[in-house]
Amino acid sequence: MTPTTTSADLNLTTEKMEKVAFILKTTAHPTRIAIVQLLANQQSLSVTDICEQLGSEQSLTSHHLTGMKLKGILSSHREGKNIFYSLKMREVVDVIQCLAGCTFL
Amino acid sequence: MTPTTTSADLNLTTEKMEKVAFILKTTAHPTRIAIVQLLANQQSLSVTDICEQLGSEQSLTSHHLTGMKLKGILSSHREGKNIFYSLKMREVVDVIQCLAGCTFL
DNA sequence: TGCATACATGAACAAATGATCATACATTTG
DNA sequence: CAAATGTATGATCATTTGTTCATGTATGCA
Repeated sequence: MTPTTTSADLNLTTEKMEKVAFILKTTAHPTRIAIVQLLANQQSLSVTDICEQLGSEQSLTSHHLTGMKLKGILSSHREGKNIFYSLKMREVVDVIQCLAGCTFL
Repeated sequence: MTPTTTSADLNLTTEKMEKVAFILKTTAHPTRIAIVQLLANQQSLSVTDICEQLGSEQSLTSHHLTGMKLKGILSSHREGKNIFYSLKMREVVDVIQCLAGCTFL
């Protein structure tokens, strides 16, 4: 027989919990969520593009971007003077989507 | 025609991004993920239960619990000497599930 | 009423994160 | 090669978060 509950059982090892926490922490910031949002819709964007679309400062934005890349959420490649970032771990989109759907937020 | 992409478009207001970030931040800790995990499977547990199952200290655990309650993720009720916590925002289970499913983690 | 159990709370400190600024590095163009 | 553009980096400081410890409060029971 099939289960009737909405959410399946959750049984993670300590290591997995740490990794999940790590990703959540990396995502948990308004600017970084905004970045994921942009890249969810646009395949790849240069740092300048991102700064313009978010109205955010170059340096701070760069810090966020390199951090997210370091942690495996984004990837990047250079094209001339520009560096284009794109979403590597697309699952974070679903994570955000999931909470964004909450009516009470 | 139906979309062929896996993840739908993501367009959140600044306020919503802040709220999502807030919840992610509140969830992003191994112990707190462990607590959510327990409560995803057990409806409600006393602080003592949780401490025993996690092998965590009373005071620290209590801090985590009251924090998560304050931020709307958990709820609690007293029953005699015990205080039972349960999951209020079940969406966080899906959030964790979502990342836990990543093969690369 | 007094003691034991179950939790919460607050102070104090350590560690992690976020922001800002100045500057360095890479690439293209003149 | 010099200047301009695009991006990264490192130092510094402020803020937030995590942890510990001591103590407080509520409930039940002898």
